[in-house]
Amino acid sequence: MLDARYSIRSHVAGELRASHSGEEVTVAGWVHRRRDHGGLAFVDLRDRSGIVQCVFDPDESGDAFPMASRIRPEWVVVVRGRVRPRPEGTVNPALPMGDIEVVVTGLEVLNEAVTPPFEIEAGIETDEVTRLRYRYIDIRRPEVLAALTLRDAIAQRFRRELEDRGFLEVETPMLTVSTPEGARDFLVPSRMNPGDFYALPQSPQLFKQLLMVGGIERYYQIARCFRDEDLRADRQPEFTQVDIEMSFIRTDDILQMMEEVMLGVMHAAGQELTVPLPRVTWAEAMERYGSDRPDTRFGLELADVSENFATSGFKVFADVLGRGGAIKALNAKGAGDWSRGRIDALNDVAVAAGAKGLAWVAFPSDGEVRSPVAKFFSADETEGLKAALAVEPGDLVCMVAGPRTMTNEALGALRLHLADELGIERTGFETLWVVDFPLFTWDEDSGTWQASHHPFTRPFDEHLGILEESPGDVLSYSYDLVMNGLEIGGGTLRIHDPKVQKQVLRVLGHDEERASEEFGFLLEALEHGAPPHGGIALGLDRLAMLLVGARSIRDVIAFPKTSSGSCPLTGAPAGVSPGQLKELHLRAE
RNA sequence: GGGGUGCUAGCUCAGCUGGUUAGAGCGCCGGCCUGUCAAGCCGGAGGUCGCGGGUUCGAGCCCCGUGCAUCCCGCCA
Repeated sequence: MLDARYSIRSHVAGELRASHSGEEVTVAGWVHRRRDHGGLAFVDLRDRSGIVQCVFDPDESGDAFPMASRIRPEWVVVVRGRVRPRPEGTVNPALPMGDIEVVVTGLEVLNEAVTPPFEIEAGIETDEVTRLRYRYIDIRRPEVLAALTLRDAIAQRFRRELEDRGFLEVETPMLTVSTPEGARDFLVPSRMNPGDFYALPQSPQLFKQLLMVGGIERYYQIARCFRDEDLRADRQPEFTQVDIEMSFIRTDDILQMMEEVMLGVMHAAGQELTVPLPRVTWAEAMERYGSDRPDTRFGLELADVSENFATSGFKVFADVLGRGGAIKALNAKGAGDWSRGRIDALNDVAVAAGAKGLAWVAFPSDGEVRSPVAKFFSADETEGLKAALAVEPGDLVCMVAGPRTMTNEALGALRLHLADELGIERTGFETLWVVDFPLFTWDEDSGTWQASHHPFTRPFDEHLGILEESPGDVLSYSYDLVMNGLEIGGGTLRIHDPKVQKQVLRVLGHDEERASEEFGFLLEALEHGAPPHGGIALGLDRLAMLLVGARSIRDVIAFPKTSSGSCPLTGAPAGVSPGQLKELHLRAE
C-alpha cells in the first residue's frame, strides 16, 4: 500500500477520509480531470493510491485560484490544502473519497505534460501497439495498475509461503550454455571467445538440479526464462517461472507442499482453493477430456464406444478397431437441431485436430434421426450408442474413430469448441493435478522417441525393466498443475542415478559420446552424490493472467512484446553498429 | 511456415451496389460559466483513408503485392 512516508507529501490521495477533516495536507500526483466552472473549479488529483477532488475557490485559494484554468490533464502537481466534508447535496457516494474534498490553498506545477495519446480511464479499448508504445501512460490506467498490483501480491505470497517452508532463494545464471533439446535458444555472442555463444536459459532446470547435488535441499527462484518460439496470447519470449526444487521427496510430498502454497497464493488473490486437489492420471485425462490439461469446469466428457461397435458392419469403424484403434464419442446436448452447415463446421474442427473425419448422429427434438452414417449401424448399435451417451431428443452425438491418442485429442478439441458454441458458462476456478505422464512420446516426423517432459524425468521404478524394450509404455513421476484448462505449472521427480540417466538419453538417441558432450556436467554431477530430488515450475504470468481475469499474458507484464517479439516502446529488437558486430566477431546476413 | 480478422482525425469508430466538399463521439484549442464529479453551453482546428502498384472518366470502397497488429494451427522438452 502506497503511503506518504519518505516524500514531499503529507498524505496520499487514496487515504483521505472524512476523519481527516480540518487537516492541512500536501498531496502530489497527476491531474486526472478538470471541471472548470469559471468562478469555481474542481481538479481530480490522482496518484497510485487513488483520486481525490481538489476545489479551487476564489475565496479560499488565493493566488492558486487562477492556476486552475492553466493546468491540464497529466500535469504533475503538488497541492496544499485543507480537507473538508463536501457541502450537503454534493456528496458523491459512488467514489471512495466522495464525501470529502481538499480546498486548495497552494499549487505548484512540478511538470507539464503534452496531451496523452489516449485517455487514462478504465475500460477503454485502445489499439495494443499504441498502448505498448506509450506503456508508461497505459500503466496509469486502473486495469493495468490493478494487474501489476495483483501480480505483486501473488509473487510476494509465493516467496513468503516458500520461505516459511525452508526454501532458499538462489539465483542462477542468465548467461549459460545452449542445450540441444527443447525450444530454440536466444543466443548471446561472446566477445572474448570468438565464435562462441552463451544461451539465455529456457528455464533454470539444470542449475536447480545442480543445487540439489550441492545440498541446498530446498530451492526456489522467481526466474526469468527465455524461449525463441512463435508467440501466443499466453506466450511471451521472456516469461517468469516460480521455480522450485526439493531433495529427499516422493511425489506426494511436493504435491502436498504445493497445494499448501497455492492455498495461500489463491487467498492472496482473493480466491478460494479446496485442497487436496483432485488428481487425474494423464491416461484418464486423455480418455475423459481428450486433453492433458482438461478444463473441468464443464462436462461434455468423452465416452469410449469401441465395445458398442465391436462387431460393426460399418467398414470405417471395423477397420479402425481391427488396427487396434478406438471409437470415441461425445454428446453435444442441445445441438441436435443444428443445421447441416453448423455440424459441418464441427467436422472441420475435428479434422484440424487430426481426425480423419467426424461421424455424427443428430437426434432432433422432433424425433427423426439425421446422420450420414447411422444407416450403417444396426438397431442394437444405435440403441447402444444412445444408452452409452444418455441421449435425449435434441442431442448430437459426435464420433471419431482412429488411433486412440489422436482420437482423444480430436474430440478434446471438439469438446472445447462445443463449449463455446453451446454457450456453456465457464466461470470460477477449477484446479487439479494431472499426473503420471508417459516418459516418452513417439515423434512421427523424426521417427524417434522424444522426452514428454524433459530428458531428466524419472521413470516409474517398476518400469525401469522395460525402459529400452518398450519406451512407449513407461510412465514417469510427473505432474502438471492445471487451472481452467491452462497448464500453469509442471514438474517431475528427476533421475538421480547416472546409469538411469544414460539409459534414458540412449532411448532419446543420444549415444554416450553425444550425451556427455551435451549434458556431461549434469551426468558428472549425478556421480558425486546426488540426492533423489524433484521440483516444479509455475508460470507466474499465466497464473496472474487467470487470477486477474485477463485475456492475454501481456496484460500482466509491465513491458510485454508484440506477437512478433518486438517492443513498440524501445524499438527492440534493433540493428547494431558495424563496430559492435565486429567486436563480437559477427556478420549480419 | 500456414489460416482468420483488422488497419479511415490524437483515441474509439461509421462510411451503401465505386460518384464529386470523407463523417460522428471523445480528446485538443478558444470563449462563457460558483458545486461539478464522463460538468455544461457556444465556436474552432485537426485526415499520406497502413504502404506500393493496377483497373476505371472516377477508388476509403474493386484487383495484385506488401507491412504491422491480433487470434489460431505448426512450433513451444
